[in-house]
Amino acid sequence: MTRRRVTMSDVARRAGVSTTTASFVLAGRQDMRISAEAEERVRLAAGELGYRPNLTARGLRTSVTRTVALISDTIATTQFAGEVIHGALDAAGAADHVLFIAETEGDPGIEIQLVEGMLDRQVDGFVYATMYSRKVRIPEALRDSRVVLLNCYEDEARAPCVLPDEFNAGRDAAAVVLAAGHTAGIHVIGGRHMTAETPDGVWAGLERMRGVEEAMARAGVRLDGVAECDWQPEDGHREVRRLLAAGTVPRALICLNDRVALGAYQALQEAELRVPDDVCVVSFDDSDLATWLRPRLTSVALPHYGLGRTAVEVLLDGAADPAVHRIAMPVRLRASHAAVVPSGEAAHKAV
Amino acid sequence: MTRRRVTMSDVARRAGVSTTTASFVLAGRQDMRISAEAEERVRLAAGELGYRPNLTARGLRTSVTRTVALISDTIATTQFAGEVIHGALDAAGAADHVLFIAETEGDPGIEIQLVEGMLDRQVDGFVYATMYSRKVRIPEALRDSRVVLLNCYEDEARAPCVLPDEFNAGRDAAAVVLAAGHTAGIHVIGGRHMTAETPDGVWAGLERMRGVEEAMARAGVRLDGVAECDWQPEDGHREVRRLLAAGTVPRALICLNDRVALGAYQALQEAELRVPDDVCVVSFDDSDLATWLRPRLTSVALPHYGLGRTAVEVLLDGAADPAVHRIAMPVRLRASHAAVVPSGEAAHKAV
DNA sequence: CTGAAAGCGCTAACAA
DNA sequence: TTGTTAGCGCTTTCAG
Repeated sequence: MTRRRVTMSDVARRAGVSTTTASFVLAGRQDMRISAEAEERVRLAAGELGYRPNLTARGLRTSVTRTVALISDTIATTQFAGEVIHGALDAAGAADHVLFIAETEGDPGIEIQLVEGMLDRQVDGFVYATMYSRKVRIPEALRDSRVVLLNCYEDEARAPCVLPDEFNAGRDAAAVVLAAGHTAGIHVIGGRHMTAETPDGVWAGLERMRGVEEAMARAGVRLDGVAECDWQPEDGHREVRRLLAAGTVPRALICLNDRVALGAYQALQEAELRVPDDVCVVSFDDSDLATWLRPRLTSVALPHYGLGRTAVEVLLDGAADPAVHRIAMPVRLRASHAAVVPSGEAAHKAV
Repeated sequence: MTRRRVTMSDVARRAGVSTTTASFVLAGRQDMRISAEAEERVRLAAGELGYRPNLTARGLRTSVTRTVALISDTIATTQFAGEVIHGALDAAGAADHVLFIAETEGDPGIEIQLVEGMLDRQVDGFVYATMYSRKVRIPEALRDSRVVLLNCYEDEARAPCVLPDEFNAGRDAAAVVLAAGHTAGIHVIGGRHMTAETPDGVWAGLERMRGVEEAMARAGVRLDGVAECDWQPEDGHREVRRLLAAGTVPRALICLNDRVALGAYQALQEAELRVPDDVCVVSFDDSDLATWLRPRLTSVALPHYGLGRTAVEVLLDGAADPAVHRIAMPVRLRASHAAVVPSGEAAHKAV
């Protein structure tokens, strides 16, 4: 039942040539001249027999396995995961490679084990990924391997890295608010994510805010406030409530992610304020939530697919320079942004 | 810089033994007797040199690679993905295996390519997974391989399969409503998912409803209605609105998933009905949404992690019988279920 | 133009 | 108890 796989010597025998000749034509090499006729016979035999090369054997001989490893802290477990893996898979598939996945769970001991396991299997390269954009150090065990950083970066910049273009995302989010005609009452919820655990903020927050502030400055408009907090729904809810309780009714809210926006929606709803007629809301990430909320949320999308895809492409393209590749974050215009309408004439925006 | 890896013959040489001896002690085999002293020398040498076996070479020789492939239609791209992969990774790691991931995107051509690619790399087994629980046929290319079905099943039952225990989930969801004291006004939103594209419903819907109805029958309580529809937020929204428009105010809603429940929440909110004081809501899946909604949603959890983990365990445990493994779906009791309170005395439930 | 032969690193008969 | 040797399936040098 478990029939033996056909090997190259089966093909050679049937074609009446040596394995050398078979190897050369099947590898499609031109440097050694093979008669058209022999080539034809080999191809035919391979086709008839359904020959497929044993990549383990080839790997042993050449030490290339057409295999790449995606090692992450905990990426596979998050929202982030799906499209990143999808993009990586597409790029790997296009180059006829196959993808190992592994999670370190942030544990250096596990990390080293996993990396060695991959090395034992002679993977051709590594994508080293993190869930949140942040600074990392490439593990020592990877010193002799090709590595591309995904969603993270290293100060020494020893490897190419692929990051979302958060700075321009910030500019674009601000541009949406400005284009809607707002010049006052603009508040940011979430800010740089300066919390007890991350007093200096997080990279995405710092970049997004840099972009927001650049765009505002350029337009000569001032932000009326930046609430620094965690980026969960309850934080958005609390901060908007606090604003409202203080008697401030914002005209536009730039929420640092969709979960924060969900919390903001809830607080606005409790106060019987309407989006977008009373308050304009724009957000970041473009998670599933953004299309589930009513009105649908205008959000600047994290380019998950592009990140995964580009990382593997860079890895496989073999360029050695440690360039940083910034992946554009597209704005998804939906129904939560608009100029504030004088009360009484609230227009009904199509969804 | 790229120093050569140390091989077994390096170890043997340094220990002053043959590679055979080295191989036997490093493989930890007891059947060939090796002197304690030689064994010690080999272990020492291996340790000093930092020897790690080349698994490609071993694979070529033994045709076992300690590698498993997770092939799915589009699992990596969904909510479903994260924890399934995580579970699979943990089980693989515990058995010192490594995990390939691939997506067929539902295309049989791609599927066959991927399977062959894995076969070319001598993977030891396959987890064949689907995003939705459904019937499949194991691809012909896998006929000679160990396969475990994940979240799907085959009529011929040629392989073990791992499925969520949806039937008991249905019973448990109904039990929550019944335990809250409801005996009337109980409506189901989503039903068996009998839509134009799936006129016979989907497996999860059929099983969940079978469980719900069993529990209701056992308690001698009748369902007041089952809305058959798709399972998106807009469907939940529409169906609950329709109910309300017809003058029916439900006392309890069993929503077939959290997205449907989100839509239901929105419709109830528009009608100024409060959860859970006016309407009790329970749901399935326990996605992130369930904790984001206010009040937090009581939901019967899909056991993603357990599915992934069990599938790989079954694959690696080597039991050959095509058993079906049902993974329990735990009820996450939160704040959306309660007995309906006579108006005026609505208690405030803690969240 | 083609073939013989060595060897990638490991395991496992078989012999000593 | 240990070593010699063949060979897994492939690539590639070198000699014809």
